[in-house]
Amino acid sequence: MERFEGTLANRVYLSLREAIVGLRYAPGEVLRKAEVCEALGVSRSPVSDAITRLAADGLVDVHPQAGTYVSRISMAEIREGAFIREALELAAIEHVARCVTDEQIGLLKRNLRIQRVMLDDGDQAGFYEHDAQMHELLLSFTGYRRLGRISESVRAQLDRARQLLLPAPGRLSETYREHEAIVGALEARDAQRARQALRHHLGQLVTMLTTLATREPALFHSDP
Amino acid sequence: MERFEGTLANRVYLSLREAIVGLRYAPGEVLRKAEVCEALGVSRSPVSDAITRLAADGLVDVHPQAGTYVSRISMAEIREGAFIREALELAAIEHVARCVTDEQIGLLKRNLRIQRVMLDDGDQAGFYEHDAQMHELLLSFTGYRRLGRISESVRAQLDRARQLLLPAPGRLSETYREHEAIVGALEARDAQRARQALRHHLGQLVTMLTTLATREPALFHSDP
DNA sequence: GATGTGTGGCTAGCATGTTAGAATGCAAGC
DNA sequence: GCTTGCATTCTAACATGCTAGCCACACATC
Repeated sequence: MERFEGTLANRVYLSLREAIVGLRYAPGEVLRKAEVCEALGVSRSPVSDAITRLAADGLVDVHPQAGTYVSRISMAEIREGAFIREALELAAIEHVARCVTDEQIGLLKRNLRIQRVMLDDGDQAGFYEHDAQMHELLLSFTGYRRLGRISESVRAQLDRARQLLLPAPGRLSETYREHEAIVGALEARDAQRARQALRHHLGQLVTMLTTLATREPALFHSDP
Repeated sequence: MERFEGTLANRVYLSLREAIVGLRYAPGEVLRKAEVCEALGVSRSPVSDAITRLAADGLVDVHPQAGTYVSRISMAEIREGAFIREALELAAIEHVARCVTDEQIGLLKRNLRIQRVMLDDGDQAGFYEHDAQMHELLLSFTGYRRLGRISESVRAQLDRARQLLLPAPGRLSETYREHEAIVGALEARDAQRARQALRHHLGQLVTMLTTLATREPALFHSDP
């Protein structure tokens, strides 16, 4: 937890969030405040604060006077997260395509080159890290900071589900090509093409998760 | 505060939020926790909790160990709020246009009829209330609950700024016609036309606020 | 066996005491 | 006049005690 910065409450939040997204807390598991306090060596105040924020992210469900539970992965929540993310990123890329600078294109291409290295080395974790970074870059180019924050909060659900996806063979290089297409369209300042490329790219994750949900229903919340 | 429901912290949050959006707290004013505690007759815990949430909404700025201030209205924040709202509502209406039911169209038309009454009576507050309700309806038709929550939180900034807009003569009936156009396009299940009508409608507010910012810079945060 | 009831253990929410750090004003030094 | 250092006085952040409501399980009743 020490590697995070800011107030104690914020560090607890980031720490718990990472643990939940990384599935070190199982979906459905009870989150004992006292346990967290002892494990992190802090009192209940910052932990309560963190839990409030996790609840806002939809990562935990608080039952007043009863207990707090790590939320089950819900296909409905995932779809919703994907929908919101798509809405924000499509709007962002349309905006960015109109005013992107050569320097920004340079940043994206640099990121792509790193992705290429990760791909060649088969370093999946590294690849995903730079994948996420690329999407962050795109959002940041709008100059709107809140966009990134909201996107981050809805992506938590998606990231948690993605941990469960075994790496489909060839999917990494496919993803890489999709990223190339997006950057290519941006370089051409072609808003329409950029939108389409991004939409296609974002659609892939939901498709894969849908098949997973039918194969492994246990980890998912039974959606009505 | 008693009219709100839920936990004490939630009621304090709603109460403060309403006061800030309604400009009963001036932008830039310090928000004294002790004062709030006394005024509402509660202890510091729920107030702290509420302030955390207000900070997440961007309605207050917390300076650790120093003080909490009602955020100034920032043209940059407004543009950002408008951008996010537009992104979400455009995605929503495109989705809704494809699967809207006759019953849902009925709800929208009913809302329009009420707007008509408010317009004829010159009841501005009532009109805006049903204006907001119509946008909520549109979002709710997607079935995604989080969409409404996010939209509500970004709209706080816009609503606060709108309090400052004197009612431009004729603007109300213009707004009404824009709403009609949106519902009309939805009834025709024409996603493209619905998008365009909504985009035009949402653009109006930003246009008006931009002119206000140049006329009354005092209330706005000096954006770089 | 099914159903109602109460009881003990647990929890989140709330109140309140404590601590460390930031702004402010004033005075001393340049 | 202008900066610098310090003390005062705020504040948010944190720790901790308390309260009331939920839940599970045992036991009694039908």
